[in-house]
Amino acid sequence: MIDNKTEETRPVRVRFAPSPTGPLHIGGVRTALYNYLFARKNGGDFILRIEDTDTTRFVPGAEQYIVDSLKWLGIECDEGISIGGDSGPYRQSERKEIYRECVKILLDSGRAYIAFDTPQELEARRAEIPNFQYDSTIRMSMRNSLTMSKNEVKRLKDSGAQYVVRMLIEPGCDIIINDIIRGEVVVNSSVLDDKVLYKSADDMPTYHMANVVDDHYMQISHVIRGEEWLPSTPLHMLLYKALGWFDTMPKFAHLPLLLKPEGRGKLSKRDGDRLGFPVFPLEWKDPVEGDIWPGFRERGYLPEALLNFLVLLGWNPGNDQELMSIDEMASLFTLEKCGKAGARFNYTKLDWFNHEYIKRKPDHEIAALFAPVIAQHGVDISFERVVKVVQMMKERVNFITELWAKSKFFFVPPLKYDEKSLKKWWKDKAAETISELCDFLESQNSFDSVILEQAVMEWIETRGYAVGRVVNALRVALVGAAVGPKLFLITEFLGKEETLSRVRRALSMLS
RNA sequence: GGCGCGUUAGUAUAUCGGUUAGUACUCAAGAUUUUCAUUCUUGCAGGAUGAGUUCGACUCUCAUACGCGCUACCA
Repeated sequence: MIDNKTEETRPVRVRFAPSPTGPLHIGGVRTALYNYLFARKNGGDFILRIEDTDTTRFVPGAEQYIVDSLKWLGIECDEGISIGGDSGPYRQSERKEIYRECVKILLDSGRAYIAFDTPQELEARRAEIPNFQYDSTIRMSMRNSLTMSKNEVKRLKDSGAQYVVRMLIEPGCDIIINDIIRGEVVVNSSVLDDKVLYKSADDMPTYHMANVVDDHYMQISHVIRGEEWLPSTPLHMLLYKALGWFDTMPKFAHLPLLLKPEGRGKLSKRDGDRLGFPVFPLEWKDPVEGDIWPGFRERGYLPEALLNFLVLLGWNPGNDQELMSIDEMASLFTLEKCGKAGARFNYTKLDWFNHEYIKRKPDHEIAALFAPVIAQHGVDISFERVVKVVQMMKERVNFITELWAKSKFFFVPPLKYDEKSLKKWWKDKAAETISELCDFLESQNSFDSVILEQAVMEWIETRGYAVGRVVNALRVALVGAAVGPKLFLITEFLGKEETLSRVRRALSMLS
């Protein structure tokens, strides 16, 4: 029996170790966030390592995408790819010598062995034996260094035959994982198979090998990763033991999975497609297929809102506080408060967070994000004017991307008028009234919202008109629909000339 | 099939054996806003099931059900 029930006293060092096989999944973002927060909370280091041991699944651009995503989100690394550090290299494909050495140690000590079985042979055995597993019960009937003579093994290797190195797992041993989140998990080594650790074909280790070796040499103190790794943790523990590193093995914390917003199963990129929502932080263009996957950033989500929403999926500060900055998260975060159950990715709640963050964000910062969009639509306008629009509109939108559609009337006159609004407010004597109002507006010198409002209200009163009728008819004429902020803020922004021009145009088009 | 993990309202969660089971989102109603949105108030709605331990269980134990993950020369 082995277990890892020891106190961790080393300095905190954690890592996020994605594979560059595509865009960074939102679940990966949460894992990165938790690692980052844990490091910040404990004054430790957060390391970004790239696990590119599977050469067949490498996708160009994926690594840069990961770096860009973390940067956009504000998750800063202390060490790793594109930053450097004392424990590099941080790309597994550049650490081959280290793995080779460790494989040799395992081989020499008899904790691992060489196997020549081809994929086809394994396939055949799987077909003939139900529940086939390459383990103690069948390894002696396979083509490996346990069943062949030394000379035969040497001959095969020298002749260039491809092989793999497998971990030799002793059956009948209880392995107890003391997981920070899940407590004690017991697995018997008899259910484990002799996992492949190294492939001669590409001179690369598999994930399990590289992962353990790197975590050791990078002095990782806590491995915080997704629940899908829980079943292979016993193997990892056995590896630490076989390499003589058991005493400094990191502590484990397995996070619950992120589930689909509806239905069953974990969140996949297909769900985003199906439900029309992004599952990736940034827009991603598949370099092979050419498909374009939407990103949260391009959809108008704020990184701080996304992070705030994400941190609460599987963790909570222990009270009712929901809105918190990344600094607050870092000071509040503990692995002990992480949940065990998978959490559904609920877009409605995310949208609410985004709305809250937009409301809180300073006008000029939103304006900086909005200004390029306005320019794209061919409108030339000063930054101060954009700030003014943002001030009036920001609490009325959930996304930055909604800003243009909901406030373009500030920049371009309405091309058409909303049917419903017309039906409700542009009826009876509306045209006649607005025509009179138009003359009155023309006589006004100041379009300051307070002054003009007062003047117009007095005008309405002396004429004995219904306030709503007049104000809303004017709104429809200026905006094109019965929506938008306070009317006199609009007339102030538009100014006398533009206001009159729009009123006249409405009069001519709607009479 | 085997092994493991999980299960509080529609969703995210609080509760470390004693509560009228709290909060937020969603939804509904009302108020405010002479538009729309915002905002405010109120409301709807929950411990998977069955045993056991206990004076007392959402909380501990076991079983069942359901869900999920892993079971590759992928991570």
